[in-house]
Amino acid sequence: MERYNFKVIEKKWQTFWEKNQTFKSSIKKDKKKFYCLEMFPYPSGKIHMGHVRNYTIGDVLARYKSMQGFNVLHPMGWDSFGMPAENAARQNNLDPKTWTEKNIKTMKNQLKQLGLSVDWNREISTCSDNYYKHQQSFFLELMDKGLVYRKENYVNWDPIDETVLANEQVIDGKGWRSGAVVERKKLNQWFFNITKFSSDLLDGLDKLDKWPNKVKVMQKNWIGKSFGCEINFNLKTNLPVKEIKCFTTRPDTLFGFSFLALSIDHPMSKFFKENEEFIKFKNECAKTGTTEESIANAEKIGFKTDIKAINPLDETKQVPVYFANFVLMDYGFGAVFGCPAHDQRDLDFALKYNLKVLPVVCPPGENDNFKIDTEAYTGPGKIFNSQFLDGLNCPDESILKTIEILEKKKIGKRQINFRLKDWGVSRQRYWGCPIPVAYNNRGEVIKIPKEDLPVKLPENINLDVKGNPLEHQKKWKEVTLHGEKCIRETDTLDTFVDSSWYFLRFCSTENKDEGFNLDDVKYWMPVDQYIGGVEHAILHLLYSRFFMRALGFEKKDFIELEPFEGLFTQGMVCHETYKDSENNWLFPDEVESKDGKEYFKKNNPSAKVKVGSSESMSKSKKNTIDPENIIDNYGADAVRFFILSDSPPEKDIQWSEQGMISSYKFIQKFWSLHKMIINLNLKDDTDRSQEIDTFTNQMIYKITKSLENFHYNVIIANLHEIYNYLSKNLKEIKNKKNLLTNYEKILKIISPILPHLANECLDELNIKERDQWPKVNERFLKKESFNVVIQINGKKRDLMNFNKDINEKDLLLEIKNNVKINKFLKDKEIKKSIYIKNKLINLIV
RNA sequence: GCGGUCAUGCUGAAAUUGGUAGACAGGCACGGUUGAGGGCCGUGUGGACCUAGUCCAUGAGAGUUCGAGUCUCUCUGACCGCACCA
Repeated sequence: MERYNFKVIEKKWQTFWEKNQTFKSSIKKDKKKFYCLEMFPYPSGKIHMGHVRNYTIGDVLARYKSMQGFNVLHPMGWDSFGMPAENAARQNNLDPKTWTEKNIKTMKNQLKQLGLSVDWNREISTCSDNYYKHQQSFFLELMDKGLVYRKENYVNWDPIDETVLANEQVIDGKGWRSGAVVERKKLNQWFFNITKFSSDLLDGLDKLDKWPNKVKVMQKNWIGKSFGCEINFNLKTNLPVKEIKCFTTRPDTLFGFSFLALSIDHPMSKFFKENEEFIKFKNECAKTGTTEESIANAEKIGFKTDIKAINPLDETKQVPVYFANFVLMDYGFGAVFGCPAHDQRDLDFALKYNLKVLPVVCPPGENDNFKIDTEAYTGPGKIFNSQFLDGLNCPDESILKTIEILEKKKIGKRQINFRLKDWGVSRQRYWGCPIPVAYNNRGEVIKIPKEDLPVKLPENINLDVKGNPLEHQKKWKEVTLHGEKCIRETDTLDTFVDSSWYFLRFCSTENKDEGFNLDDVKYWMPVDQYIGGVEHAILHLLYSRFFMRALGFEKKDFIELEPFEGLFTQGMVCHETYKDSENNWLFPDEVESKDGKEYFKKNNPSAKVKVGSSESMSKSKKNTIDPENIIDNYGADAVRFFILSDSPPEKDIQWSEQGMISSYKFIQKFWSLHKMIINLNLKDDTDRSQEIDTFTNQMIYKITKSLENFHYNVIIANLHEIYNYLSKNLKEIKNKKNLLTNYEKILKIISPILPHLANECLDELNIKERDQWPKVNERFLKKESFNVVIQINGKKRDLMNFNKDINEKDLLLEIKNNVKINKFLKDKEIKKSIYIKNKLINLIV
């Protein structure tokens, strides 16, 4: 039997697609479009299994939609700016550009070997000046709209990478790349005013009904809307400041006010900067670890000032003002009013410093003697101990009523606060998009004129310097603008800016003058299905949503502001981990096992290997499988088949050599079956049985449905069923024409998953129209008889075959003749029967 | 601490969305083919018992229903996200 030579056949079809420009996309106004996009890769060197999974999922969808008659846009590009290139270049003494371009070449080749239906004519790379010149132009546009600003700010400083990190890039107090403990530093930074759209970004989530709920919840929490009010507290002090503003969600507990706490960075702190005790306190605060968790769990400590704050609702009451380590400067006003009875954090603080704890919310079932011990009460109740607020229902009535009173007295006003902070986009790095501004000798910001764009990165520069290498480019920095000598901005843009609009660029890659043209994006956008890892749930996806709003801001004629209509987040690819006796990680191919129980180092049966838990593939744990080797050994179709099998795409998948081999075997088995089918010596005009038509149409129905819901693992099971059915029933099939008609449809429905194999088989059948999705013929789905479940008191007792739509009376008569059922019925009276046509009858006795 | 998701054989998982639980695969066992191994083919594989059959089984417990893996509540456990957010 001839083996399936995947090396020859896969190459053949990949060449065919390329030659015929099969996946080239263009606007066709008469056709419905489908924009299928997978998160573009960072060109780190080689593709990994995560890419294989991501792009296979997307490719199956793109091929299916295209066969369904959609005009599909399925592009690919490279997120090619960023620190790894700079680090690698420094290590190997070469140019980041060279390194990056080499990686892109390798990875593009690898992706092509997967047989992806990508329109490579639209390939983009964010580090190319063809791309980033438009980004610079957008930056200036946003500046004109007042959505970009510069301010001095505390930043997360990564001492190893010597760069600023966004909050999101700080994980457990450490830099996401370097792992170094992050420090605080004050720097002049460029910001995007994302908070201008806080409310809109939040509201927009409701419309995204094709997004996973998980992602929407994460974004919602990240934006962090809370309703409350700001309150002015008058101070009793000799200092020149007589008033402090606080934000609170619980103004109704104002009578329980027993201290006011300020952030150590609060403007008030300038009056204490000479105070030795205060300096000591500040140092004490700095000692608690920097990880989020240790900060959150750190003991609450405070520095008592001699300032007093006056309760705005009862001016006879004064409380002390503290600086405290738990107050954040960048939320609210950097000041909180403390009500220990109804906030656990305030209570901890009050107990430590012996402050008054006065309950003002009385829980249901308690009376005026209600006291707080060591647990704050945050539940509902009635307001008491609060003069004119007494008796209000808490929280619904009390909060609104109190705000009303505060507003009337002009002490405060209702306010909505967001947790979201503006997006700091400055990076002190070389390998990024230059920010298109300069400074004159008075330090004023001068925009680079549009006609001078792009501001190109200098190439082949010395990277072996401390800090930002661009700082050392004296010649590059000098520029004359409006007749004045200026110095260029040396900060580059966060790479998340690059990926915030690339999906727009894909619509108009030919346009040299603008980032996109409106007609193109009006046709292609929004992305119908976006597919990628859940790790981008907040950053990239939120920034992209912001960028659309920023671009459309103050524009009359723009497109729908949500960039991604559908979102799918796929799971990770996992593998067991291995360690030798010295606890060094080992690659899977350094390990072998005879019995699957005990593992040894390869060719060294005395060196035992410890098998660890299965974890997401990562270089550091060496539990990686190189896709290139796998494709080389088993072929692209087998890899596609395996990566989709077993686990649903949204869940983690376990890599297994065993599973990979059996996928490979499936391809081989299918090929032998194919050869048998085409060589069958049968007549065309005899014995046409409808059984195979029914089977085929059921499969078309099932697979179409599963494709719509990303139930790709179920489709793989269906493919097994198809093979099993055909190989078992081939002998009984007598009519060749009928067989081939059905077989052709089967090949078409498997082609999104196994494109090379299916196309080759179809080609051998001499079928030239291979890109039409077969329609379900309802006629063959209609069954003449059904197996009806017979239940007695809700328990299944038998299955009986009845004609379609048999009425209940006739059915009951038939049941009476069933010995098995009669045994249960005996002489009992049937009290009630529930009959679901063609499905089930339940008899209650 | 707050928020979310999930829990089904030895394993990965199906289940037409309230109607036959365990599709399909992996693993394992036995048999066949083979000089042997691998490969290939076949059979079996949730548990218990009085084994032609019956009963019990979807983390635990309750509830709604003629009927619950699926809906509701309580609990337990696992995973993920956020984390002093006033």
